[in-house]
Amino acid sequence: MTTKNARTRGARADGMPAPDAAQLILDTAARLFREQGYASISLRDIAAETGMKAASLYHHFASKDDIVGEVLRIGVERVSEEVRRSVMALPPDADALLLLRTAIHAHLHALLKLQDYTSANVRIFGQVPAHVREAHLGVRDGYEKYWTSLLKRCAAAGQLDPARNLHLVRLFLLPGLNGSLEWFREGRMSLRTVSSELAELLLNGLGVRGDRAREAPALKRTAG
Amino acid sequence: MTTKNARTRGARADGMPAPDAAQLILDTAARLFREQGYASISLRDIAAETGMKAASLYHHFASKDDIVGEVLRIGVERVSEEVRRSVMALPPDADALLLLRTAIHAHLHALLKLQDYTSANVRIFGQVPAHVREAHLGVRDGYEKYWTSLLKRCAAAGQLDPARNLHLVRLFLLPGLNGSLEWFREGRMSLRTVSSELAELLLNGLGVRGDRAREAPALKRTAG
DNA sequence: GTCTATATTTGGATAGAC
DNA sequence: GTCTATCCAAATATAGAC
Repeated sequence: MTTKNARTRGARADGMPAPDAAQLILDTAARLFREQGYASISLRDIAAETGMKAASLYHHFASKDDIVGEVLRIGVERVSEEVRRSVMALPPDADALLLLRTAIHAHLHALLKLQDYTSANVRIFGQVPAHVREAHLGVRDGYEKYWTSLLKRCAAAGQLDPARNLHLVRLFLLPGLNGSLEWFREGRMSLRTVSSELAELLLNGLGVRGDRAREAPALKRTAG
Repeated sequence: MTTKNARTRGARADGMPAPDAAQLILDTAARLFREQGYASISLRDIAAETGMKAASLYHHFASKDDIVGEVLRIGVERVSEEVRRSVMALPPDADALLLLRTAIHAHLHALLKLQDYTSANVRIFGQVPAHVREAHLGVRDGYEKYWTSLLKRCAAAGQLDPARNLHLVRLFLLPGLNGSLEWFREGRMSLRTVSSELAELLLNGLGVRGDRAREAPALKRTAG
């Protein structure tokens, strides 16, 4: 897929030196993809924004697919690092609510505040050519498996209802979080408030606690 | 936006007569958009699939934007009708779990089984040109408001925790449901099982019921 | 109402000078 | 390592015959 050594870039930690040209190209591409999606951004756009010409990009990357593949990969890498680091900083006996709140906050923080790469990933994943998307699935898979392991850790502490299907929960949860890209705006609710509310919703549900609203009659009346 | 009378099409009920050319074009476009996304489908593709040539489409629609705008509109219309009809068929005293399960099932049913339009909407909404997306926002808005009203109906019956932010719940819920487009496959779990599980998750939460896991200490240790 | 032919634009990619 | 110039393919859209 890649002819250059682009695979090693973008894994830097925090305060970093002046980026080389390839790094600048990726940063610019990620920002533009986040802002405007995949299809409407041309190599000419990316080049112009970096102060170069389109042909020059080919010295650093083999193709547009190569660039977007890198942006996708780095996006997952960044959110994954953020969530794992935050969870690892918790005490080993952290309860389910603290775990969920921390992981949700870290995911949203990476998505909404930290970097263009993560939000670009969420935004353009469904837009890139099929073979790029398929090549990227393995990278996503690792992150999704991590979330399932997180939920299992909560369950192992005996704090989750064993009736819940944790696989299904994860499938529902991540798109729900990623949807925040469409509606979160600075100023109204803080990210920490949103994270807390969502963690409580996930753990405690929408219903009143106590012994009402437990069971309901079988669903017979609604047509298929 | 539209120069033809396309706005009146696509609102048909159930068993319908042979579709006219414009209807066939829309049906074909919706199916192709659902299968392959927006950017990779050209007017030539749509025309070829209907047995026509690209130029002929312009007799029925003013532009590609016109076609895709119609597909988006019909998609929301269909899912909205499905959910409203299902909920209206419930007894007036239906409890929160039955309401949520019914609405979730109807939404997923429209998305995954019923029509190409709804899934095309979810799939390509983020891919269409900005002005098409913005023109469509008003249509989506009506459906989203309906969901908020549904949640309020549950709350009015005293079955929801008043601490929950219903607006936030809706923002989280709908993308969570729409994500099923990426993972739901026939055969494993039935749609009804998925709907039930998600409704119970939403109402009762992930945690054990009973008086454990209620409160947790404030979040102080995790870095921002 | 559908066709052929074509105008026009745009984007990815390459060749080769500097 | 970046540039200018250009190729080639594909897409929307239009003109006008039938």
